[in-house]
Amino acid sequence: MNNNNLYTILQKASLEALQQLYSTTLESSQIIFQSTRKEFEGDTTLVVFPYTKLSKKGPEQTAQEMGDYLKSNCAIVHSYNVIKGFLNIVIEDEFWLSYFNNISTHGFNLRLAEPKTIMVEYSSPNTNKPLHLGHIRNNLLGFSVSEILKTVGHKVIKVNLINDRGIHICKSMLAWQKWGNGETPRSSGIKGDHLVGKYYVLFDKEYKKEIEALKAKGVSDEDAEKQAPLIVEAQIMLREWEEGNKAVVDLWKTMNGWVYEGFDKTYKALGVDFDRFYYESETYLLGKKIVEEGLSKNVFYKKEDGSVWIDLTPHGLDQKLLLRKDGTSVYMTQDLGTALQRFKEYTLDKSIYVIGNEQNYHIKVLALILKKMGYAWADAIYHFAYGMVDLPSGRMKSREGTVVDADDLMTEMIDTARKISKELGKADELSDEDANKLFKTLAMGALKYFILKVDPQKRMVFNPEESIDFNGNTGPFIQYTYARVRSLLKKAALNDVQPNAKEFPLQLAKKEKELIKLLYTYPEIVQQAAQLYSPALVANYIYDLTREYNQFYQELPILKAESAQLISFRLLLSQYVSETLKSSLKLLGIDVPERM
RNA sequence: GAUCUCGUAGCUCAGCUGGAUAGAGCAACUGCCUUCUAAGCAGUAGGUCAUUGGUUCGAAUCCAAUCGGGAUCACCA
Repeated sequence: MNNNNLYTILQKASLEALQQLYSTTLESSQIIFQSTRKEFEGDTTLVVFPYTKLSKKGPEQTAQEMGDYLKSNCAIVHSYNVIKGFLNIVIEDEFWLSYFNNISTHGFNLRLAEPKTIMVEYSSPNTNKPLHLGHIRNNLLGFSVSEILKTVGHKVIKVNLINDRGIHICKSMLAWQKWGNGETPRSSGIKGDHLVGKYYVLFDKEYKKEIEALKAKGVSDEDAEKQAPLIVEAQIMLREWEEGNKAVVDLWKTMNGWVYEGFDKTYKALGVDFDRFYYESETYLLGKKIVEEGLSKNVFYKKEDGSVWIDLTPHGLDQKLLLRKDGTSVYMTQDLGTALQRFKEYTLDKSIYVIGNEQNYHIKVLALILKKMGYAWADAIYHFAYGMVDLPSGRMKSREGTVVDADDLMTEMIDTARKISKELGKADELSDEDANKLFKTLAMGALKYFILKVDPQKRMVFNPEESIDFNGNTGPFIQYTYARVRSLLKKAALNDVQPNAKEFPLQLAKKEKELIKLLYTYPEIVQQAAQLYSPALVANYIYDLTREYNQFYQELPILKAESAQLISFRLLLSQYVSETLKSSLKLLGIDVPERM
């Protein structure tokens, strides 16, 4: 950060100490401070075990000597204590107060030195069924990571790659054509994406029947799956689509239109947005061109039946299909095309794919193929692989009807928020409009926090039986804390009491200091979250800050503190906490209520 | 079969670039609203950090093996 950073100052002084006391020179990276455990006195701790070899003395004595040196030679060190090999350092209150004062004049500096241009692809739905809880995790992570990257100064382009073509899309189209009787979202009152999803499920059901019928006639499992009339028809439809058959293309446009209308509503409810949409129907041809190019460069090869492959066995991987024998494109073909498209349009330092870790292999192969094709930008591709959302019984399975639908879940969350708020009498004085807005804010806060507080890389479990909590380590707990501060500040303003940055207490109470220390680490946390692509780090920080503030609120009087000076100081501290809560929650896409 | 991943309290998760007696929340039990919003605060109870070995002054954290869960390796996406 800068020379005034606490750790930079302490590192420098510690290096001096080692030099003066033991005539040894170390790198500053070898001096690492950690936070002092709660049960000991101190603001930061230096573990001196690594230096005992240099001092040729025991850990206690080494710590003692270094503590002495720091106390007499480093102005911000107030005192120290030694427990075994741990040197606990107490920093002067003046340091914290001067930092506190700095917030009012300069605010928080979250920006990194080198801004980059970063594309974040997330959401990326198929247009054959509605979004479910897995997509929610994807959308929230993609959105939040984008916001975090933006806030540290990067230029971020949020993109959504719509998988709008392929055999799976033809399945729902075919089923609608056969059994739909012209049903539309308008005629049925069913949301567009759900309506199309209904026919996708219907296809699967009828297809299964056909397979069973064939098997009953003695056809093998494998052959039955290939010979069932429905799948054959779907394949014909896919070929017709790629050939541009007008009737098929018209139907495709109509049904996709319904899906987009539905998705728009879901995205709006989730509060996510995009700067640019890519459609695979527009990029798969580019993918086919890459395949041709790869053939001419001899990176790919053609089998006798006409299908195109790449041999990745020298890299410890398998052979991979790039084009079917009938010339239609597969998943990989499309992804090659969209990757190229992006780098044609933008100069990117990084291209992040927010995609589940079940596709680790696929993305690895994708990047490798592009690299072998000689595209230098292949190295800029980063797979942000997140874990699946499981049910207590295991994986969500659409065929078994265990999928948690995104729209349903959000509706249920809002109902829960309404119920709890009414029980607590929180909505009594609100207009219907304000109350509904509050329920939505709380519901989405609960849902988003629940998802984002978990380390993205890990799989997580969602239990539909127990709805998401509103107490404890939850979104509403944090929102409540925010609302309580806002209420304090409003009350103060009514009594003409102002938060004041001019006058400070001479000595900080423990809880006051803990809060300032937490505020001090905020920029560091956000930057780390940007580096590691981890909204969970921000969420965990928010929780710590909230808990600490609630303890402060409970232990110390604010509006009834003993002096006017103390009142305005604690009010200002409260205000900074609330501002930090608001802006950090924004990084998670969570809104705050002014009262609740 | 091969590769990758995970295993921390009854449940859901932190902690993992090695450091002090492993932390929260939920669930259970006990206190605190004539005082700034009790969606809060304080407390009790709950652990062989899957197991075994190794590296180290020091391992939940790093390495190896084993056991157990999950994923991937499709002319599906």
